[in-house]
Amino acid sequence: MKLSSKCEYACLALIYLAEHFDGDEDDGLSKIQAIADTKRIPKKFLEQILIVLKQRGYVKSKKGSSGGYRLAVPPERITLAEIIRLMDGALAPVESVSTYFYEPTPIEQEQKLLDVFRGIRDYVAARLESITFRDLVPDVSARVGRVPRKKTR
Amino acid sequence: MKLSSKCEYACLALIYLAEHFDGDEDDGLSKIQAIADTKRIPKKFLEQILIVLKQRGYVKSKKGSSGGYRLAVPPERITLAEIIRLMDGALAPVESVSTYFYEPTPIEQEQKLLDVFRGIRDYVAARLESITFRDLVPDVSARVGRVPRKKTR
DNA sequence: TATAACTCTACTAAGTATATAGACAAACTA
DNA sequence: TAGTTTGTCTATATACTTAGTAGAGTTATA
Repeated sequence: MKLSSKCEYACLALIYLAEHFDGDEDDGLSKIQAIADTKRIPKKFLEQILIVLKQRGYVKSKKGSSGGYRLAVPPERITLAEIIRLMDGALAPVESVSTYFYEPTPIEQEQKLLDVFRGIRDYVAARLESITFRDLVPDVSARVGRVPRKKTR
Repeated sequence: MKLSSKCEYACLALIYLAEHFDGDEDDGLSKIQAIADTKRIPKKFLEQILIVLKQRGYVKSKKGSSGGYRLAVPPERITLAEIIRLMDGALAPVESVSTYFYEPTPIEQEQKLLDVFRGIRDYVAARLESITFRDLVPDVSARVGRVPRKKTR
């Protein structure tokens, strides 16, 4: 698995929306422009990414002057694994050991090699499935321009 | 890290040569054609791969009618990690956490995301560095056309 | 009704992956 | 030494993917 820019941008956008997620209110909408500016994502590229995320039910949107985007589900219910699979496909290092994206590849007859890669796939999948976007929101004290109330001694 | 066909072919060729490695003799040369046929690799593509492996000192060659290829070092001294790095570059899922192939990427400001990917990089690198081509040679009893002397009960 | 925002489709430019072609060089062998 | 076999090297081709850009359309609000 190697992340594309598209996938990295998708993660950045979801982190932004997770930072601005405030429970079940229907305001707290974020504009594409704001996400693009803050996370340095090409705006027109981000539009496409958000549409994919919307189709899959991760985000909701509202049109018009006071429109924007918000998460459709709480950030702790979105795992890193599912977003990477959505944008980039298999987590496995070769598709011949992929659970969800299996395809034959040249090494398919090499059992020992396959075992190694299956082990890696299992570790990577378990790790990424355990991380949610709630876990990825930066600590308040780490945000740019913020000064922590108390310093740790 | 996602393996290219080129990298998969390189691994297959090295496994073939490891299977035919017989210590310090200078015969036991394998022809490109034989490797290509056995492992189902396009011959002209394999030529290019072998030249890279030769430049890096993994294999030796001899020209002429009785020529061919052999490993230049024992198979236990070649790790899977170094071959993948040679053919495909970074083992890390994003180059911004790569040790040997660092490059800036969009998620570079997201500490928590970087930590996750660093953990994955560490695991994958440690695992692939621990596997050598000696470990990848198929068991005798598993080879096509071979019948094991004794069956395990 | 003007404007601000999201929606959708199409297009493109550059790069990468996966080879293929063919001339050349070296070594063996009859 | 002529011919054949095998590796070496450079160039080219082609398809696919990536990373965007462009622009017209739709909806909501003021």
